[in-house]
Amino acid sequence: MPELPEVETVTRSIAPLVGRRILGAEFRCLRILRGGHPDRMARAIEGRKISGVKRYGKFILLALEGGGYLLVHLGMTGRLLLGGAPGKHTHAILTLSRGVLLYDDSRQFGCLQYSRDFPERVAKLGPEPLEVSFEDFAAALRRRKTRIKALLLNQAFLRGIGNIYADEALFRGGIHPLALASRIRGERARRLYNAISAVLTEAIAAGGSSISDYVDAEGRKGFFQFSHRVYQRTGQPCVNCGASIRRVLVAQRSSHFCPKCQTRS
DNA sequence: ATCGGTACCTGCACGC
DNA sequence: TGCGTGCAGGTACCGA
Repeated sequence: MPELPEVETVTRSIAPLVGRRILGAEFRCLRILRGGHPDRMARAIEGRKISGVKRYGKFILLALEGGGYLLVHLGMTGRLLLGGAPGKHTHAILTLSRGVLLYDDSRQFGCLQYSRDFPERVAKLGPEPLEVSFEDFAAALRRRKTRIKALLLNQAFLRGIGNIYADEALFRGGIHPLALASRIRGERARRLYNAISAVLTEAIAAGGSSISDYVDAEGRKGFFQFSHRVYQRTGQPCVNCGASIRRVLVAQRSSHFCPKCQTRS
């Protein structure tokens, strides 16, 4: 489900958690703790007040008063829900001084992690796509030999772009997903940079894309899926030229593009 | 140091 | 109805 716009939407929807205290924590699934011990993790966060909620790429970081962080990654199907009844795939239940926070994740690709210091996994991410300068972006492109689609998915390059927004940004920028990153320069680099900003900004304003079951912490769906121009539109006409949208695998991920509007060089 | 491929999990849509 | 297949917003890890 969740790329930068969806995680941003979820993060905003749990902003009211700031100031509340974690009274109890129950972890039901070992896999999503990534080797962490459920009881030790519960003890580390119980009794602590949440002092901040912030997004870094696709991660959500809950800062705890007195130091320490609860790191959340939603993987493909993770959800943070304020209230509601625990279900079949509810893996964590945080009882708060007001309300309850559930972590739900059918595919279990997400994770919850406690960290005493600022987490290494977050520190090594690339810059935010909406904050990076064009000069830094263009310089980083030039250094990479890989295909642009694979690079956009690489969180060490930019943090937060996933399969939907990579495809949508490449379409708007007129760049083929198999184009070599190092060969995207000048005006093409500028177009891609602007396309990334526009797509992410519009998607955040729309509350993200709800493809199957994504909702924010209040259960609200996003509606940017209605604005997708190529993602999962294989065989449908391009909104610009009418050509049939094609699908190709890049780095093992489906990539949707217009064969006429998007060029390799 | 960078890569591409694979594994990890569940659920759904599809064709037979 | 059921079964097999392929696909799905994610990252981590492996060997080349």
